[in-house]
Amino acid sequence: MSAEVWLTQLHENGYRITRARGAVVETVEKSNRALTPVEVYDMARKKYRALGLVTVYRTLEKLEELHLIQRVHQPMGCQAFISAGEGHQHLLLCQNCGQVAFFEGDDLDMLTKSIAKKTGYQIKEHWLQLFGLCANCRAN
Amino acid sequence: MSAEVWLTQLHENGYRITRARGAVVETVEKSNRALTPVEVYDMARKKYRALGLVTVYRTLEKLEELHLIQRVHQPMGCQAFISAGEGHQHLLLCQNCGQVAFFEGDDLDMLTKSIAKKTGYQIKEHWLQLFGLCANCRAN
DNA sequence: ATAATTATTGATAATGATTTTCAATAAGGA
DNA sequence: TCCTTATTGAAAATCATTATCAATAATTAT
Repeated sequence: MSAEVWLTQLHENGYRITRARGAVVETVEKSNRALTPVEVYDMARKKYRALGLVTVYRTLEKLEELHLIQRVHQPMGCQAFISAGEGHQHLLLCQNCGQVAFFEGDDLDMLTKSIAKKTGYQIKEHWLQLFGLCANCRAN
Repeated sequence: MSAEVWLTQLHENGYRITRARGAVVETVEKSNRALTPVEVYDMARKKYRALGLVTVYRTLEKLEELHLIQRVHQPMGCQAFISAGEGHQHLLLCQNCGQVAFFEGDDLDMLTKSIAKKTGYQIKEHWLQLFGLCANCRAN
């Protein structure tokens, strides 16, 4: 996935390609940690000074709608976004530097079946997120 | 756990017991679904009309600090609270009525070890949350 | 009990985040 | 190149949360 692919996706869904969107897309797509709207604004304005914060919000909204980005939930807040993993993926966040790694292959079938039986709930989906220290932050 | 226990906990930690706190505690402790500050405010004011919204925020803050309640993360927002499970528990939320069930016994050791190996991260904690339909909402 | 101390209160104002409004602009199909 | 219309940024509006402050009420000391 590259910034171009994201812009193409936007275009194919009837949205226009603009400098403002280009700057936002490039910023978010490149980042390996979750960014808040204001962080995106500050970073993207280095590429396109005239960018407005409102446009950042609007662009993030559309990217989320197209599942190109996803919201990241953290103890300190839930307003940050990162590029979405492809398929069924979960996040692993570094508690020190914020770097995000994706992983898949969580098999929770046993668990969900057991919980369903115990609680009477029909289980539809799950959220799993891991926190820790990335290799880099572990080292120092 | 009852409202009285929560108030005792507050008292033992140097906080005073007041009508305002009584109303908030009783409301949150009784609820089987997560409540936002405003929801708590509306409900608790039926017990104590003079209650102010600001006091709700302040009381929730203290209850969270004492681990009597916990914040619930949901797709629609992350400002709701529910009484905390005891020990290591996870949440199961009904997507229809919002009812919350707790469960424990999630053994993610295998998974986390495997992810740690693959990613190089040292894994410190995990968030797991299930969504589905409670027995009641399934029925109708 | 009573008085003295001090945390707590609710109202108001301030802040911060997000959304709406709107006229000017620019994208992209004709 | 023109024309239509989505998109833009600025400003204002809204919504959630936090800080301020004088009045009050809970606890402690008497």
